[in-house]
Amino acid sequence: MDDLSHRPLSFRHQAHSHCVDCSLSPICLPVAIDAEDLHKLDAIIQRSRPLHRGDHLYRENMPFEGIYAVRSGALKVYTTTDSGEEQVTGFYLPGEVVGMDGIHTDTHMSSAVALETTSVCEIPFLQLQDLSHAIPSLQSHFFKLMSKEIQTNQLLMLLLSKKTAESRIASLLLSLAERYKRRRLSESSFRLPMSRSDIGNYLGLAVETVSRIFTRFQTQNVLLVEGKEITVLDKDALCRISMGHEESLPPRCSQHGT
Amino acid sequence: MDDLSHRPLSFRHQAHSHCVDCSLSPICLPVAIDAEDLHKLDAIIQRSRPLHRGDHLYRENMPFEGIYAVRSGALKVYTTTDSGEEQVTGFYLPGEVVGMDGIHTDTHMSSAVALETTSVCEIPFLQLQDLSHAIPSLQSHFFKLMSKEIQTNQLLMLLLSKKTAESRIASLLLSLAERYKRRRLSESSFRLPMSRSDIGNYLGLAVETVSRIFTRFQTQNVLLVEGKEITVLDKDALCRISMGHEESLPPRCSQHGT
DNA sequence: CGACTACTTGAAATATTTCAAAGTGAGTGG
DNA sequence: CCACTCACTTTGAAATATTTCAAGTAGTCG
Repeated sequence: MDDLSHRPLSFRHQAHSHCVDCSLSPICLPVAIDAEDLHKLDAIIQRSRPLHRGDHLYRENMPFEGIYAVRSGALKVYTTTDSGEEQVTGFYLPGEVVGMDGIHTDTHMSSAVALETTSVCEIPFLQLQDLSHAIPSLQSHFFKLMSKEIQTNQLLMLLLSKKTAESRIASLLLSLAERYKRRRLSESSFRLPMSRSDIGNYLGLAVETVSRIFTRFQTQNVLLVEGKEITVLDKDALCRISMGHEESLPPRCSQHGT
Repeated sequence: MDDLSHRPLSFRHQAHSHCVDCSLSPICLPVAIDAEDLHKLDAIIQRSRPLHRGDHLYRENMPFEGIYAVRSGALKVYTTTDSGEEQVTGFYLPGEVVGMDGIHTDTHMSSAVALETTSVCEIPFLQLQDLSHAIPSLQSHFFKLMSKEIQTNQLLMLLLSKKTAESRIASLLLSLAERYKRRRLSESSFRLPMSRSDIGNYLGLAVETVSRIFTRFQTQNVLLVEGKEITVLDKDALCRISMGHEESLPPRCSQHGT
């Protein structure tokens, strides 16, 4: 079984890191790709050694080479404003794909940094494009993936433009909970990979405001906050808050676990 | 010359509305497509009669059929929040492509409404996908187009999350000016197709705030405001305001006309 | 243990929203 | 053609949310 000679030469990486074996494949790029085509995708993917906290996956203005699927850990993506400050544009968790904003300029328009020890699969873009050409379902899936990214950003804009600090934070927490759930992890109890200051930056709030709101949620028995460990005590309340008014109709996101 | 018999039957529309003749083609989808392939794209494009102010191009939850390139006029795209309010997610001007957020669900996730008399080219998505498969440069271009949309949204998030009301509005005006310039129209004097309330909704500000800021900009001799007619008197100031502090280093967006 | 960085908390300053009202303008029907 | 209406815009003043400034408290890593 350890005889790798039947595998193409391009398989340079550890035996355990193939898409077929990856627990994330149901939510990652391999979705909607036939088993027989999967090895073609697998073959172009580069697995490199993990990044440590603070290591950059890519930086603004670096040539764009490919997109990255997060395998473990978490990434923070940010741009630098003209005045030199950092502006966080997103957090990426395992199974999510990052770097698609660089496609149209051949240059990364943002930087991606590891928030904790993080490993990624790099998918060189030229090869992905060729492969998409060969496998229509991959082309189609990739269009969808980008479309989803567009929509995610639109939802975020919605979040940012209309809501109060409380609802922004509630929305972020619900989004994270949803993403943990997707990975079959607890949606009610998880660890925030990012700092309060990253959250504030992302949501357009001062750090102090973020901190105060966590405290407030704790006081209201909506959350249990222990540093970065968060336990959602009252998801319904969080939903209500995220949607606008605390006292409003039961929200549609309220089907909390059985 | 009026003999159309040499043309494929699929050319059902007016003779004047072909990509080859369209003044927008240098900034629209036809960019980066060989002349010889252009007619293939042209052949799948549906041109319909113009929408009037208030007409919807598509609505949330309607089946997704294709994307649309704006030919003239202006569109407002919005979603409806759980609590029923409208949230504007973008404005689309001639040469811009709208509807890409619906690709991944086969359903429109937002609604698009005409802000004034507007004509669009519909590009049925299945056919575009097939065509992308046949014309690699189109696939590539479309990836880029989506990537650009992602980045535009990221920039907007940046705008929404960090800045003050003044800088949000300054940024919007600069963005519009840039887009008019791209179409070889005046970048210093133009008509806003949207209402103050749309602007406020889009930028996450109360209508009154928008109105006050227009007045303030006028008082400061940054703008001349006559209802929806805007004249930019001091682009440098607008740039400075959009970037953060009024008193800051000369911004990089300050190369105003010759 | 000490130095750091991240986080929390309070109080004053500020920006924005909300409420209320009045002004403008385009389109309609008398 | 005028008067009327409706929707949009502007303005003011009070209410509110958030930021900023200023300490102070935890953790964490060497």
